[in-house]
Amino acid sequence: MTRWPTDAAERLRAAAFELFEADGFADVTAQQIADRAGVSERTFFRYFATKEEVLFGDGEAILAEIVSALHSSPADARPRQVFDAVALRLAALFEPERAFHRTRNAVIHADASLHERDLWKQEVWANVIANALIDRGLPPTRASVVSSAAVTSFRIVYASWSTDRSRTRLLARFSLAIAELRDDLL
Amino acid sequence: MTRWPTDAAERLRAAAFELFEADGFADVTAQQIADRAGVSERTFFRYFATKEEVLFGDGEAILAEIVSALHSSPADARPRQVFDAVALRLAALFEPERAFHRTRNAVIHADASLHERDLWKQEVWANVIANALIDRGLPPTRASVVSSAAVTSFRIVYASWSTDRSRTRLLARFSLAIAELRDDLL
DNA sequence: GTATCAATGGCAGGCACTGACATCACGCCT
DNA sequence: AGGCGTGATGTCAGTGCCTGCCATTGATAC
Repeated sequence: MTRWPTDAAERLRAAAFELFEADGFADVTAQQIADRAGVSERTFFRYFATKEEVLFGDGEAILAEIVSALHSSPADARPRQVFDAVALRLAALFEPERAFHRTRNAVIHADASLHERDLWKQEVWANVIANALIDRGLPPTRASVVSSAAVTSFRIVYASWSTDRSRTRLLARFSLAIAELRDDLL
Repeated sequence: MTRWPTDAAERLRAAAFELFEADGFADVTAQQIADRAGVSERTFFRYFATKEEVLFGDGEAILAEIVSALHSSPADARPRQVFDAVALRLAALFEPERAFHRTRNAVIHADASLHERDLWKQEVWANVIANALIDRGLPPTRASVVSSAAVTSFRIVYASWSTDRSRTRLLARFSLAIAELRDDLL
């Protein structure tokens, strides 16, 4: 019998999700989340550096997945092959959790500051991918442009995937988007 | 002779820029900015809803410029023509103020929350442009993807333009980036 | 001259977040 | 068994961003 109930972080995360979904991110205070999880506000901030962190805490795991996909990409891979490798990993990670992503996406899109943070997260992804392309010989600005375009496309496709009713796979949507993008840039 | 010195907003903006450049956005308090401008903190927040707003206050003017460029684009314009029209306007707006943009870009890139906000601003642009493309018959997701890709490309090109020493024009950089992007997406 | 207005100041307070210190079950060491 | 360090937590005071409310005061209109 331990002194404290275990899983404080997980209880905080669950409490936060419930409250955010019901009242919106901005109208939920850290104190309320802590109360619902049965801990003090101070403890909340020990587990999550900011209130936003509750929603973006899995960012490092996703980033690690991307890095791993990049490492498994050949040293002479063309940009498109690198993107496909990354998209394949992310799709495999997200596809089984569509319901979760729908909720999360709804919460994020209902709040401007969260939306900002979401964009920032994807910029980090884009930078990591750009570095991989630079390693493969692409000039820096060129690598940034193409990586950001690819990640941005993925983000939009992800949003429609998590929102709409069509069963089209994330990966298929991404491939189609890239092809259409090329056409539209002509 | 008015009761108050005029241009409180402008004095606040100037004071803020000086302090941000010297100490960094996060280490400057609203109180310090207000003191330097000779007004109270409360007055600062009457002119700028948030501290960030000082740096992004011109967003509406830029947005108006974009909207105007969109209106002057023919109803049957292809996406690429629309982007070129917008880029032309923005380049004309930015090109003469390169020194200002360099400072501003440095301040923004030195702070994560400002960087987030910057990304958000560009998402607003992308949405406006996407709507114009939807009006011209492009399906919504497709319009979002291509608009976001174009805006993102512009942002990266803008960053290198405001940073490096090359005299290559913003517009030329943008055109090149789009061409390269197409190649790299193959 | 009086009423109104517009720009500002002052103040109290809410919320996010931080640093410092106290508490206390648990488990290890002797 | 008894003492002791450890780790998760609580408490409290404080800073900074931001808001609402009300008072002040020169300028302007009538």
